[in-house]
Amino acid sequence: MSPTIRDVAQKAGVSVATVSRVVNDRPGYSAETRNKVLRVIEELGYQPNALARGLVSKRSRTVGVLIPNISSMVASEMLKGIEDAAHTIGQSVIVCNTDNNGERTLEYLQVLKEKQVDGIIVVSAPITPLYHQKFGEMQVPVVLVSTRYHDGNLPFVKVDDEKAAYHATAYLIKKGHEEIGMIAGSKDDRIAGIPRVEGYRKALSDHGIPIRDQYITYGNFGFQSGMAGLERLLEAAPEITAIFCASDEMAAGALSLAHRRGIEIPDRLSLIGYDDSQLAEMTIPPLTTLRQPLCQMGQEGLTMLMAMIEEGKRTIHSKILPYTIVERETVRELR
Amino acid sequence: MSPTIRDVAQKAGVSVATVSRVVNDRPGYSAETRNKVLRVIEELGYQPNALARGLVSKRSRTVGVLIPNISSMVASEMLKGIEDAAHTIGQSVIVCNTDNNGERTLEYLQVLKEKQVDGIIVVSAPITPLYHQKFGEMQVPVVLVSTRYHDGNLPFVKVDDEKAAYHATAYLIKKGHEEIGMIAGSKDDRIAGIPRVEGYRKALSDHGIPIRDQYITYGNFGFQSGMAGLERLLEAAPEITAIFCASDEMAAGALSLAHRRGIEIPDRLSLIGYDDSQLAEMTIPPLTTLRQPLCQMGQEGLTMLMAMIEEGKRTIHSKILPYTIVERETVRELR
DNA sequence: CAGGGATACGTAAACGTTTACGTTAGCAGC
DNA sequence: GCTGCTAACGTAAACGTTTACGTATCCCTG
Repeated sequence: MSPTIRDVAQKAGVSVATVSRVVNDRPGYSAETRNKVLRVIEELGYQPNALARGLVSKRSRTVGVLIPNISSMVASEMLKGIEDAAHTIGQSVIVCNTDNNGERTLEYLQVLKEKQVDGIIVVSAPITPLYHQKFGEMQVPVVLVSTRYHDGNLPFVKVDDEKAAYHATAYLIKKGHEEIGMIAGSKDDRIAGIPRVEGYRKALSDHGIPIRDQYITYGNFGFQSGMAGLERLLEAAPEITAIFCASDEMAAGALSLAHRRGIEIPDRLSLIGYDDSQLAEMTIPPLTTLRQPLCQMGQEGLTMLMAMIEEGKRTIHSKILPYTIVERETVRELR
Repeated sequence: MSPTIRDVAQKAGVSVATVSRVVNDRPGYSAETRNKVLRVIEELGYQPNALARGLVSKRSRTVGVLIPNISSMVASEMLKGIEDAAHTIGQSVIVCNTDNNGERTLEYLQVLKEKQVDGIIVVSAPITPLYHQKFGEMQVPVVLVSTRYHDGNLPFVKVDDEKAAYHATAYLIKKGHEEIGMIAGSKDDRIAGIPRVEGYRKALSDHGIPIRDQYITYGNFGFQSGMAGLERLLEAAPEITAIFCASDEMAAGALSLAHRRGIEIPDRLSLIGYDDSQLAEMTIPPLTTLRQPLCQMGQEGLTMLMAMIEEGKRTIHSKILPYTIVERETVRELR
């Protein structure tokens, strides 16, 4: 068996309280005993038992992260940011791949409660009232990353999707495009779906460009749906000269289909993506895209969570992070 | 405060032992009391405290996963497999992004020990003797996924890299190629580097094709290094008609550079990748590649770990999983 | 009807910490 | 020399479980 605090105390000739004090460096011992205890700890290779610690201190030094798909390029980047920030302040993270499954999410919530996590971060998944209620019952701080909850207040960190989408299509307009299509995300996604087409619409109308319904098509943010989206757009509106894609993956799909159809990018068709995931620099040609600071979003999320935990607050100010456009080679200037 | 087992016991008019028995359904109570207890649990919304449970049962129902980079496409796929298998048997997973940093890895090992994890999986990272020693001291089951330890025995699950690489280049040969280059991984990587070039070499010599050093170049499995690799190969051996890339990402890099240089794939140059990560179907053209069952590797890894935990064994038989070649569009048949 | 063996519980110790509280010794101040 | 204060500890309760052990009841058997 591993040595316990009692073993250390006995061997050092002090009480367990004293050992605890030096381990947590809390005052109440002389330099001499401190050294003695430290030496014994070294000798025995003593490591405190986090379960026992957590039991009495009511702090497990662990947070839970709910995430729809760990292996998604964009989600995993945020997870990385969370993990990184967590590590630097000595917290561990339990990952929960919800698969966008409500039942599974509820199971995870239960597990996280039982494991006494100090807080929960949910990444890029829609929040239902049921979850919200559970959060309340659990009495545990929650922060949302790349998502938000409209019917109540849960602190979140994200970029302003509508503004970002506005900016992306305005960029296309500035480059001289007027026949601008959009391959949007899910039609009923209130986070990354609707706001982005809203931004697109507003940019067009602000610049006096008519909005045509047949210029917009919907996908599910995935590669295949990007291919299908371009296919539909080509059919419905061949006059389009540029497309705003609501995700890099869909843009990559569009790129693939364009290649298959012999459509040259950016010469005949310009494309701008969204996210700036790893994929963006790997496409042919490299994808111009609207960058979300994914990793940073994760870090900020964890930082906010810790602030809530330390201050014992049920909420905290949300954070809107800045986006940028990274220009690569898929949009061409129309003269 | 959340209700404890004592609250339940009191309200149900039984002892804590009985409540514990019904919660863990262990024999020793009548159907009647069982119902009464269950009802009270429901009423109070009682959830057992996993810390207290773990403290006495010596099982935290949590495993740790050490992984060099969570956001890597191939690693995250394996992580997903692990998480999935873990969830189905009620284990949680703590992720540790080591960044391939030795010091950081050691820190994580310490944390995992303190958190009393039931086991550890290390994914796709080289194992040093120091780690091996730590594992021994920690007295905790360990399994390796997509890596192995040559100087001692730690159970692992992976594909046979050398055989797979052999197969991939033999595939190229079967397609009529003879001038076959390789963009390899790191020169000093004993897991995914050296074996794959060994397989490549053996395939060539088995088929009576001379091995030329200038046909092999080394990268780091990343996109950029794939570009650079092809650039060097083009310079050193322009007569090459096919290339075996030790990762999909490097293949994608090669694809990009080829496009930039006006080299048509697969018409003038065939390419085969390794991994079959998400990327493979997103390239232009879609990448023919050697598929590793990444997700399954993670699942098997966790299953093996649990077997060790349950049987209290320090080791177990390793597993070699089958690969397959998935044919897409980057290899052309030479007549 | 004595004896034995289930069955259905309850009691209390144990897990490894933290921490409130008590105790002792030393010393300053008067 | 007494009071009071502080530093440096030690004692023991508490955290929420599991589980070994004890006990009372009931029933069966001969």
